[in-house]
Amino acid sequence: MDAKGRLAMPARQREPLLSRCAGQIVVTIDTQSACLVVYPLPEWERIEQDIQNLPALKPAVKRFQRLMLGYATDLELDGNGRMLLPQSLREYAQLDKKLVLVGQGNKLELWSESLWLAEREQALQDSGPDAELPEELMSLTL
Amino acid sequence: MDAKGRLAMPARQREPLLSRCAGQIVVTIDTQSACLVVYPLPEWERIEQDIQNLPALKPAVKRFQRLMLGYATDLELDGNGRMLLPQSLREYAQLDKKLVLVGQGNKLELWSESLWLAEREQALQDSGPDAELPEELMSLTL
DNA sequence: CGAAAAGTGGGAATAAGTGGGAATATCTGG
DNA sequence: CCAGATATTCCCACTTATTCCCACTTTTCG
Repeated sequence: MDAKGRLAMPARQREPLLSRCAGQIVVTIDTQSACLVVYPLPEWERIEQDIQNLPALKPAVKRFQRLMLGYATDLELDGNGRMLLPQSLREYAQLDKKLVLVGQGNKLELWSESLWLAEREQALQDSGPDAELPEELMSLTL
Repeated sequence: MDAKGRLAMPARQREPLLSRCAGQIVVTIDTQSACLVVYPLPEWERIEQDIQNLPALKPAVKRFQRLMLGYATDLELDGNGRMLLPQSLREYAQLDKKLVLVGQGNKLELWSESLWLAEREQALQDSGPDAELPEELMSLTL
C-alpha cells in the first residue's frame, strides 16, 4: 500500500477480477479475524442476500449484519489495477505499508503483514504434525 | 532448481501432465511436513471443493483453509517443461538447488533433498521391523 | 559411435509495480 | 453565493520484475 492508501492488486488475481466483473469488487471486514475480505461483485450480491435473509430479531444476528453490511464498500480498480481502501477499513485491519493478500477460493483475504505472520504461525501449529485435528479434516482425501 | 527458481520436471512425470491437463498444475503446501504438493489441475479442483465445503466457523478448520488455499498457486509448464515456483512456496519447503520429486499416485510431493533424506530415514524407522503399525495398515493386503 | 531427446543456462522483450503531478471535485468560511 | 483551500481522482512516466525464447551441454538409446 502506498502513501495514498492505494493497493496494487497483483496481476495474478487481477485478471480474473477484470474479466469476471470489470474490476467491480466489494470489501468488508472479517468478523472473526482482524482482516478484510474482498469479493467479486456478483459473489457478494449472493452473500448479501443470504445475510439479509437471516432472522434479524436475534440480537447476535442483528449485530453480525450491522458489521458485515455496514463495512461493505463497493470499489472499482483504477486504470493501473489498484484499489483505494477507505480509512475505516484500513483501521479495522490495522493495515500499514506491507500487506498480504491470501486467496480463499471465491474470495480474497487482506492482512497486514505482521498480523498475517502471527496468524500463519498459529495455523501451522494447529495443522502441523503434532496437532489434534478436527474430525472433518481427518476424513479428507488429499 | 536453477537460480531463477525454475524446476525442470523430469520427462517421466511430465508427459502424463501434458496430456491430462495441458501442463496446468496447482502447487500448495503440505501442512504436516515441510514439503510441497503438486496436483494436476482437475484433481486440485475436486480437492478445493472439499476444502471449501468444510465448516469454516471452527477456528482450526479455518486456519487449515487459510494455509491450503492461501498457498495454492496455479502454474503452467513452460516450453521446456519447467515450472516456476513462487518465492513463498520455496521458502516454506526450504528448497535449494537439489530437490526430490516423490510420486504419490494422484499427486507429487516436492522436497528439498536434505529434508527428504531425513524424512525417509524417519519413515523407514516407523515402518521397519520393530515398528508399531496402525490398525489400518495391519489389514492391508500387499 | 552417432543421432535425438532431455536438461541447463542466459539474455532480451514485455509486462507489472511504483511514484509523482496536474486537473477536477468537494468542503469550509466569509 | 462565491472564493479559497483541501482532498480526491485520474493519468502519465519511470523502474523493476517476469516471461518467453533461443542456444548450448549432457545424457540416453539405437
